[in-house]
Amino acid sequence: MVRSKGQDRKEEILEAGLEVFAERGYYNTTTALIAEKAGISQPYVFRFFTTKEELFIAVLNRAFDRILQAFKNVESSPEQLDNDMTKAYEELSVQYPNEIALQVIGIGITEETIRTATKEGLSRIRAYVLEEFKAAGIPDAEKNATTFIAMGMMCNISYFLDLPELFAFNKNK
Amino acid sequence: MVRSKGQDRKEEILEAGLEVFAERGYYNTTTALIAEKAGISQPYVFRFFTTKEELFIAVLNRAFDRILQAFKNVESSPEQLDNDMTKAYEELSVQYPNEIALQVIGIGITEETIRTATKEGLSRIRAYVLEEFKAAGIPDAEKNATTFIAMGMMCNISYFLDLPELFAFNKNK
DNA sequence: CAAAAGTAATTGATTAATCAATATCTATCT
DNA sequence: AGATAGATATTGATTAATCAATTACTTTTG
Repeated sequence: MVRSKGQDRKEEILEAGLEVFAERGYYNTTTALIAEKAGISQPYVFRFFTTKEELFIAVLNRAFDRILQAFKNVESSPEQLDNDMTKAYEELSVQYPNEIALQVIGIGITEETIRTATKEGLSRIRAYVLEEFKAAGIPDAEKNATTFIAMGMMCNISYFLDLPELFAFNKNK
Repeated sequence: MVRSKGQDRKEEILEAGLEVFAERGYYNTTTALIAEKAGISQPYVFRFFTTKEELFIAVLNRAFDRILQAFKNVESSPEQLDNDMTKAYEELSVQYPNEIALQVIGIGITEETIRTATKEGLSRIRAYVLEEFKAAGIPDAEKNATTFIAMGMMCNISYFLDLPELFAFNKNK
């Protein structure tokens, strides 16, 4: 088996960071905890990321990338698009729970660089959804995209807080 | 002018806390900053609240109370209810920007006691909205309440992040 | 003067980030 | 193959700052 070096190690730190940040939030996550999960020493984290903040942003961007990719993987007919995308959103918390958690966590962080990254990530997702809705000829695409994103975020928050009543669509299931 | 004592001082700390927490988030707010804004010394805060966490929860609960009260103040006919409530929600970020900010901030905090308070606050709001919708005979009250809350939260997040495009209903205004 | 209101000074814990050192490879030369 | 050297990977020890919370003291007021 190929042993990990350089870039691989960086990947490991990013994955470990995703898990720990998702569970404990930004401020309650220490670089030591991430290092431990990655199986390396705490100072070594700083060989790959100059600050904890920079590491978090890298992790957050990956999370947004993955979520967006999940949407892009939805193959659907124009008539079914809204339905299929909604389904994809609801499945996210199963397939990418940590990425969803990170997205929610990012919203509440006041550090300016992190806030900027969060805004960009959310913008990207909204832009993609809107574009798809328009391409599918969905009427009132703007309004529908807004509703779609609103439902998605509420679904995420409901999952993250473990407050199922907030998102009460699985009622009839 | 009547000088503040006891309970008044506590109120001052709660108000100062609201402002500072809303601007800086939970973790970046120090008890010293709150004390400064309240015009007292840092240790004196602990005469009124045994921990910073307890103080935050008190501030958060007040914020939820005020938001709920704003809804309760909406006088409306059954036919107009959804419309009027939506309007009330949109006005919240003007009347109660700090309370809204706090609500958003609360979502991302992992401390268990704070998370519990956040969940309870959101539950209270949802329960009230649902009850009102039902009382007004709005069909599909559950579903409508969910949509209503989702839109409201998105509106809040959009305001808190200063990302207006997210909530694109004021487009035609 | 005694209680209430308040503060200055300090502590103890935490933790991001730095630094200096060591271990582990990889390649080259003999 | 075995010695040698340079680079790359990795760590232990430490630091410097921050901050919630405590303690012991002072001021105000009725």
